[in-house]
Amino acid sequence: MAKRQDQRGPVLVIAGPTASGKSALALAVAEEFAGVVINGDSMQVYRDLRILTARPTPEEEARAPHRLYGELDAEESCSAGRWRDMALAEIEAAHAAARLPIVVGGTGFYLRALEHGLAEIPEIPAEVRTAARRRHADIGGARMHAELAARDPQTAVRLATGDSQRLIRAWEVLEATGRPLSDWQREAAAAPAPYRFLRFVLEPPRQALYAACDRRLGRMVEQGALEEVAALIGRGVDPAAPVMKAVGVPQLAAHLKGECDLESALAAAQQATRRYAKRQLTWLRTQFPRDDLSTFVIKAQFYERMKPNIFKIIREFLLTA
RNA sequence: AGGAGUGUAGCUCAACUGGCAGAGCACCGGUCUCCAAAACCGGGGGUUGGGGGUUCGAGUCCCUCCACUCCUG
Repeated sequence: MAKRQDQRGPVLVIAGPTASGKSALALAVAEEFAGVVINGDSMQVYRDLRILTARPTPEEEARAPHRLYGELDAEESCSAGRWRDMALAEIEAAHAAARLPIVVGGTGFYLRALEHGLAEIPEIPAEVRTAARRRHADIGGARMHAELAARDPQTAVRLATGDSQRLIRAWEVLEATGRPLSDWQREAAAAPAPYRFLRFVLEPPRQALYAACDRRLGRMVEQGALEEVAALIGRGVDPAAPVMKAVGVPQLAAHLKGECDLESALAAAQQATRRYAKRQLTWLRTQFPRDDLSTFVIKAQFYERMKPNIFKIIREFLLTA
């Protein structure tokens, strides 16, 4: 294997909706190929909710190197850009150690950011971000949208007035940099990651997936998900922090506050999980190339017997490097 | 067994004295350039329990059968 060309190292991506078995697949691959499992999930990066975010157990983590799991405190805010920087560093470290980086996660936006990059926009100071949020709360989406339209029509035109999150983002970039977000996105072009990607997408049948989601959430509650949420609340974590929006947290918190019984909290959390899984499937369906040999779609939950075929594909991929 | 009542979308229910079968939730599809497990945008759905009758026209009125609920015994 002449290591000719542009030193573009291999990166495996394992994607799939929640409860599709992607972590188990990643672990199996890591054991077989001396890999490093790198978390690509926006909620598993936080330390506090091991059970509720379905993070790998300590036993599983002991079987292969795991990175970016439980990396941040609940008080912190991750972001696509922040995660991307961390992930790129882990990929480099894996390559340097002659290990195969395996990025596994269900956050479509993160995976896209990793491969395609993000526009190079300066970091926005926390005060500006807070001010933008306060402004939105004060004047509402419709007026904020109108004001944005006057100063950054190109961004405003593609945002719905109800899309608070992106309105706030456009606003804060404008305030902090004096330039419209659309300018940045056009001129500070995103740089794709310099790797060869091989992707596996788990895409189980809807009914089976939903059943698995429901079952797993019940198990999470049995294993202490309520206690995790109670601890989070007990710590006094900012209710606006990203972790507080993890599926299941608002629902279980409502029960802990006595607003509903456990049964209906569980049902609500299960439903939120199903909706989330559906959105994930949309991401996965539309963002990866599907007509070439760099993406393999598996229309099932992961199970042991599919390992040999997957390993074979990976082996061939590594040989063609 | 007799009496009363209810059957409309997957679920809960609307539809004035016959006049284009509709909402909420669920479900489905999509968007996504730094909080994304977020924040949004959109969509299809029905032999109105079955059969018969009256009527220009029936979810609605009449007959009949079926299912379920309640009451009496």
